[in-house]
Amino acid sequence: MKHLVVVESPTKAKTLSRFLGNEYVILASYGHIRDLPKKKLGVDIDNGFKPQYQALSDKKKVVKKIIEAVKDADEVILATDPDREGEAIAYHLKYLIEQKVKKIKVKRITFHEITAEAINSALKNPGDVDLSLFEAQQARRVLDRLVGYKLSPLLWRKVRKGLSAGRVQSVAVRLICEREDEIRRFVPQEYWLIEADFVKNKSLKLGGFELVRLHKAKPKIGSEKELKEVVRDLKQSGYEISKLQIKEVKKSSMPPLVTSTMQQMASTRFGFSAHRTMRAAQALYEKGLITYHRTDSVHLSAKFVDEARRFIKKSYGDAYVPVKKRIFKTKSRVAQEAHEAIRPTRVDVTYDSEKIKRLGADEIKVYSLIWLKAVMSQMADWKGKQTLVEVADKKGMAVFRNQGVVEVFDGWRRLYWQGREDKKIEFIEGLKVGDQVELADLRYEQKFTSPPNRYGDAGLIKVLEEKGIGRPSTYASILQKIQQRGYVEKEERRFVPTFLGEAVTEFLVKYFPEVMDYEFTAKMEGDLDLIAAGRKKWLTVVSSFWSWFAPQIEKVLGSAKRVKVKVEKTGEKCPECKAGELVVRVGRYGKFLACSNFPECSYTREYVQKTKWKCPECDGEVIVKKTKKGRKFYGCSNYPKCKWGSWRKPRDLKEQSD
DNA sequence: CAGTGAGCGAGCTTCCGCTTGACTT
Repeated sequence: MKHLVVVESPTKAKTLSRFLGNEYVILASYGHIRDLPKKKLGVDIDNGFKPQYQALSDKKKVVKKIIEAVKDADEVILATDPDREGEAIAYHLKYLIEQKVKKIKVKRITFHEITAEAINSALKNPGDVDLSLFEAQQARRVLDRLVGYKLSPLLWRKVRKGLSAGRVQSVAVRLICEREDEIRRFVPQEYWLIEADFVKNKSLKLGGFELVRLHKAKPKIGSEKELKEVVRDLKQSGYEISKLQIKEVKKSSMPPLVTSTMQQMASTRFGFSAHRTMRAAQALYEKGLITYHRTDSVHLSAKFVDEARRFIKKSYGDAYVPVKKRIFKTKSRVAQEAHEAIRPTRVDVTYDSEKIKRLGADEIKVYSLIWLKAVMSQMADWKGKQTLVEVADKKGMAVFRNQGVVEVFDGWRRLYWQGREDKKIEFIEGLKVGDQVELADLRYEQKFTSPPNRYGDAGLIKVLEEKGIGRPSTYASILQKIQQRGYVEKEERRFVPTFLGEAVTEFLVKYFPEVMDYEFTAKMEGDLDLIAAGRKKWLTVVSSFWSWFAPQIEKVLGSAKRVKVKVEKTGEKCPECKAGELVVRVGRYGKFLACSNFPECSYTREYVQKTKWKCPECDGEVIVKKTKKGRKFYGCSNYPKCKWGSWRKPRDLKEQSD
């Protein structure tokens, strides 16, 4: 018997080949092979929303190779991932195979980890393609197509040509716009930090107490006048110790990394963009150093857990190995446990080993995160002693608190690279509640509340993931897309909406609040789960969406006014007509300066974003430019005389590249 | 390495999610 096994990735194929004998041929489909057409809607709405699938043009060679292999085989086994998208790939593979080769047996197997036991058990119990699960994917695909290919043309008509909208990207832009609104609306609130030191018996110093509670009638100090009154009262009060507490505390380590958390950590720790992180992870994956890097599962294989425990015991000692193996569950509603968490394939290849040191700088950094988080996740709890002392005044007006933690056992924090100082309290011995103390010193400092931060890659991905919007394979590309469309820009690595982004968001929120709702995806996922469970028909889900969406599209097409997008003004007079003002416009090739009196005056000039750097190759200046695809790069102001250019910030190679 | 925009109404743009190379900028 000759068996053909088809999986989605060549690396998975290679891994499988280690477990299967010569009678198995293993090929990869390289992801999806059939999809809706790109140039048209491709959904026959009047005919039961029938999707008009076609073979993907860039997969023709791959498919041909698979078909050739099918002809030589006695049976075909589809072993794509056990999730919605994996089932769809299997469905379409089966479709194409049965169309081209008659009388071939096509089986479907699934497994959740690539081990001999899992594979053998799957091979012993083959099934068929799960049509319900496939239909859930089909509903997802058709919904996304309808939303995207109906809303986008609406924007072409009502805002500007070439724009796009979609279930994921439009909500991502909305998040950025609303954060910007919050920042604009923000009014700083004044408050005062009050600290005090006390003494007991004129000699025992008790320092570093913070005022945590003030008289109920006046809980907050909002001005200097109020502060003065409070300080005067506090200075006249008598004090006693009102609370003493010593508590054992422990902290367990966090789960190993998944795509989103890896992108977040690399962003906050190294300033990497999500895209840059994925590039490094892809390289590590291809070198066999880490498991698959597009995953939302925190599960670790039993084999790795055993190896990690042995490694921890050997390297750090028995105390660092938890009694029970630590098992993590993926809590996401989407819970598609197709893969493992991202972990080193071999725990003994440490992040500072010779093998890793020879890699590129980005790869070393990303590998370090992956290795550390995976190993830490299997280490024993951190243990500490938390002490708490409270001092209250006798009139019941104020409470001061001193809280500190002393480390008893470092546990997983032995590998915690962010040196964290514990605040220690040494004077707790010998104190008791009711002890009289005197105020020794009172300090105060004026503070203002600060506005929320703009989103960076890390923050945005975190929110998207929490809301179930987007998938591990798409986080990085979503962030790229919304920048390419000109909806948002990065400033100091953080997202700022453009006038275009704000105009489009306002338009969509006004007319399509349901689609722009942060819960839209979550509701859709709920329906998809029902379809997968066979409790709802895919057609019902799609057509009930269409029944309100289609009329709304028609209505807005007819009634909505064209949106005026604000322009950025420069304050500079037009040198040609002397009447208009120069404004920043965004065209196909990026930003440019133009006269506000267009079309009466057609003066234009290049928009130059200057930087602080000089060109390293001539006497020109380094300026920021954009490629036709919208990617930012650094070039010389003397172009085309000087051809110097760079993706990275010059003389600061630590900065991110896009 | 010129040219972009607005609106003429020619033909075109657009979604999300799964994969890797082969390509510049």
